[in-house]
Formats: sequence, structure tokens, C-alpha cells
Amino acid sequence: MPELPEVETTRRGLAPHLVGRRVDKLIVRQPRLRWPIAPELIALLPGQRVDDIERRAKYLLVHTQAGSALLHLGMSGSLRVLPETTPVGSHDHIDWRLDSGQVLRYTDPRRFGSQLWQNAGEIHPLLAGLGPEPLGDDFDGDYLWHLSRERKTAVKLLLMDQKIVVGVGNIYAAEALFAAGIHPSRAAGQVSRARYAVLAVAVKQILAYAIGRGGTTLRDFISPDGQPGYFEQELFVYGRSGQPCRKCATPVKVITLGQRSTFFCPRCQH
DNA sequence: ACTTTAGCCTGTCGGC
DNA sequence: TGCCGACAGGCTAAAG
Repeated sequence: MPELPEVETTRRGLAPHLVGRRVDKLIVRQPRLRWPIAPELIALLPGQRVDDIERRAKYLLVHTQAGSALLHLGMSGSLRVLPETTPVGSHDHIDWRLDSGQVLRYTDPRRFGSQLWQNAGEIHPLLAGLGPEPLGDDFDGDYLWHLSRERKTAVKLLLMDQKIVVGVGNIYAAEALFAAGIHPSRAAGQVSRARYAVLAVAVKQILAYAIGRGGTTLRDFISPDGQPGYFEQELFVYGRSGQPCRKCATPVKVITLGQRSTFFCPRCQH
């Protein structure tokens, strides 16, 4: 489900309720997620106070003195801070009981998310190989252009490769390529330096805009305060197969790339 | 070194 | 109404 803007929206919503609070107890109803919940997290987190919440790629890092919990929402996960007495639903897999009398509740129907642990001063293997943040200064057109030389993979797959750049998922990849006028299946090595410059700017603009709007609502994204996102009605191509392109009225097409639906305008994108 | 594929899960939706 | 397949926002590991 969530891409970078949704994770960032979640971070901002959780921070006021979590930072400075002590985690008193974990209640694990379902340990089997994308990876089993880390035993170290179960052992070390109770009693710890939350110093800070950071986002890296689509991971939330909940920092404590003992180390950091790494939370990933997968495709269908959400995190909310609720009163302890809130009834438990069938997909409410893990609660962190806080000293505020509230719980941080992790809900995830498809269980593609994860709760992992990183000791203080160490870097979890899953974070070690990640590419730069798309909103950072080290991500720009020249970076993409240099990495893409000789590569035959579709430019959309390059953009979604977390080793190249993190946080760009299926929706925002489609939207950024539309904004840049680049066909999603074009070979990455065949995109010019100038067009990568446009693409990198488009990625930054779209992500920043989506964060400002509270993320996308496609099925079930809910921010920690219960508000849905409002980006959905502003999508140009994603999910609009057969509908007129918002720029030129040509019907939007859908193809499959890397087992994912890929929407584009056959007239605006080359 | 790069590219492609399978798979982790459950819920929902459209077609028959 | 019910059954069945296709599909869903992510990502890794393994195979090619």
C-alpha cells in the first residue's frame, strides 16, 4: 500500500504520540509477517523510551537507547495510536502499550509488512544496500543518468529499484514518468541526460506534493489520526486505463512491467 | 553484473 | 447468490 508519502505522513502523525513515551509491553497476536517479528525487538523494546522517529526509505525507525525498531508497512499495513480499550480486529497483529495509556497498533491484512530490530550503532542488512532518498540533494538527473548507462531494463523498473533510489513505488513512478513525458518501458540506458534531469525534478515535486496532501488514498490508506489522504483525485495516469489523458484526451493505456500494472499516455510519453 | 521470476498473504471485485 | 480467477500501493531471494 504505502509509498514514501504515506510513510512520511504516518511518521508525522505518530511522532507527537510516541516521542518521549515509554513502551511498557508488547502484545504480539501474529508474529508471522513478511519476516517474523524480530526476537530482539520483543526482548529489548519493553521498558525503552522513544527518543525519535525517523523515516528511511519506506521504513520507520523508532529510536531508543537500546536500538531501533524498524517498521515497514508492506502493501496493506497501517499504524495508529489508539486508546488501550479499542476493540481488537482480526488483522491487528501487534500492539505496543505505551505509558500514556494508549497503544501503537499495527494492522496489516496481507502481512507483507515487518517489525525488525537494529542494535544501536549497527545497520540492518535490509537498510544497508538502499539507494539515496529521492528528496535529498544526492538524487538528481545526473545521478540517474550515470547509473543507467548500458542498462536495458525499463526506466520505470530502474526508478522503482530500491538500490537506485528509495521510496518510489508503482503509483508515483507512473505519475513522474507521465510528468516527464517518458514512456515507462523505454530502456533506461536510452533516456537522455536532459530527460533524466526533468524526471528527477518530477519525482521530487510529486513526492513533496503528495506528502503535503497527506499521501494517496487508494484502498485503505489511513494516516495515524484517521484522516484519509487526498491525492487520489489528482492522479494523471495511475488507475485511469481507458480514460482520457488529462493533457491530450488520448485514452490512457495499461501494460505490465515487472509484474506490475503500468499506466501511461501513448501520445504524451515516448 | 544484470534481468527475470516466484513468492510472501488476504481481501475485493468483476465475470460467469 | 455463489464460485473463481485476477488483481492490489512492496520487496527480497533465487534462478536464469
